[in-house]
Amino acid sequence: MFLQQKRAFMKEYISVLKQTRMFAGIGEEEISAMLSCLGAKLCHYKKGEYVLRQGDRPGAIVILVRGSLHIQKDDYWGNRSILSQIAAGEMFGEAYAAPESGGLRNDVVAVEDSSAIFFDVHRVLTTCSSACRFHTAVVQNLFFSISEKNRKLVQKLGHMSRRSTREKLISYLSEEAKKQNSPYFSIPFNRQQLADFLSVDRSAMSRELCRMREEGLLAFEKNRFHLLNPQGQSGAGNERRFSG
Amino acid sequence: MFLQQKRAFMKEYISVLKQTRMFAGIGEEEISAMLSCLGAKLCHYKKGEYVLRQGDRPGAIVILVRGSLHIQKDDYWGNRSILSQIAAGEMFGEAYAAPESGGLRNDVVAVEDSSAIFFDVHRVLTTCSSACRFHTAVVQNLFFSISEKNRKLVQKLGHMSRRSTREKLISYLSEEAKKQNSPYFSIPFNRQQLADFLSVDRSAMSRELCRMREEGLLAFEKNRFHLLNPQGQSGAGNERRFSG
DNA sequence: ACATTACGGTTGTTTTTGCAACAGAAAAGA
DNA sequence: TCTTTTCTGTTGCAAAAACAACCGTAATGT
Repeated sequence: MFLQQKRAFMKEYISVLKQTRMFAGIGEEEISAMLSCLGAKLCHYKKGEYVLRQGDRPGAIVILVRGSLHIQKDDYWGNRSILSQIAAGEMFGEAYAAPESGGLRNDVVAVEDSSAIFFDVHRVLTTCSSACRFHTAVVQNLFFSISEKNRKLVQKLGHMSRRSTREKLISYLSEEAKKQNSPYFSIPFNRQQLADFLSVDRSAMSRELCRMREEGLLAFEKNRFHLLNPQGQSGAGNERRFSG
Repeated sequence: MFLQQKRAFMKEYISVLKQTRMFAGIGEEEISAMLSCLGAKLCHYKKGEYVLRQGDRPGAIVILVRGSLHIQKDDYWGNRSILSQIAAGEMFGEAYAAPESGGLRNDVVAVEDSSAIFFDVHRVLTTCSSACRFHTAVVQNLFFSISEKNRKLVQKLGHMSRRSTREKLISYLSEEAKKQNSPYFSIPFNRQQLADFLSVDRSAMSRELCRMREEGLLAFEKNRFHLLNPQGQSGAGNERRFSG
């Protein structure tokens, strides 16, 4: 009865699960049927409550289905910093799935009243016989999801490991041009967001961008950029690349 | 015959595979038996040859079994930078396993004559009926391996996203203290390596470390560090924390 | 239409960093 | 033991970045 109740409660959130990368391509019916197979447990948290603490070994992949969380960290002298915000539909904890990971190094705290579903790592990764046909799909999705995250992290690290603001900008903008397959592209940030993303000061970045424009390296307007060939085979760099 | 030959050639490298995280806990016999199930293909490269090019979608997880590779990237203006070196026994390509990953954003080049085994992503992630009992273990290993990578990336990013050298040091050293569960710990880097890891100049970092020592924040000798409580409840900071 | 806010650029000042070169101590090698 | 190399700290200087404050314009709201 208790179990039935829990499953019944979880039904409330299956529509959220359906939207996640982990359950991409799987219908609500199937998700519902898989929950027990994946060892799903629904937990509720009041605002301010700890979802996970430093040192915990949840052994679980967690999807937030209601509310929002902060992943935060305190340094040795007690200065707290918020590493990221988790919104409903997002996954966390998967980086600490490995038994050798040695426990969480962050705290996870509910910013508002929240609910999360914990999936047992072992049961997720050990595909059961044939009871749930979609288990394999979940494993694939999960793998793709985490590898996707990985890719983004490596890329960002590539930008951030550059010494100067200019080099960071070049690294980021080159990447973006490649991704959009054109020297003319738009970015998903405004100036402040881009500065935050690259961990530099906005005004210093703005100064550097303008310097690069003066040198004929690129042109931009708002969030649209144009990388130029500075050898300047055409004009001497005085032509207007954007005219409003 | 050709297939048999290929498998026979692969046998040469099974001892290498056995050492990898992907095949941890699996015997050479089993690995050998699984190769076809995982769609393994052995490829050889001459020094300087491209293993993968920007834009490729290998759809494979690759393990280097002989030689070494460079993962490198050229920016829009053609400046090349080497992102990492791959040694025998290491895995790559797994971050581009997802179909939506949009193709490799780097080049992979053989630094010396090399051999790599390609495992088909789809066949790895789709566990076959019961033909190979260890398939599930491989999937788990793979997942743990990538999640471990992920964890390290996030941590490093946490350090690197700090604005000043001091903050980077504080972030890194705090982390290390937590990991070793003591304010007194050693780090796996010498000064130059630490500077490279944090992407800062060695001499500037050295200067900052000494400044922090003067301020009573920490003590160190060689690669051993001691984080101190700067409120200074004991001495005024003049006591020798290390005495040779 | 007007006030308010968000955004991007500009500028001056201070601080930090990178760079380069050097020096002493420790480690490694002959 | 003596030499050579590696590692770390030090310093001066030039370049770069952070910081803070301000401005004009565009977007938004009333």
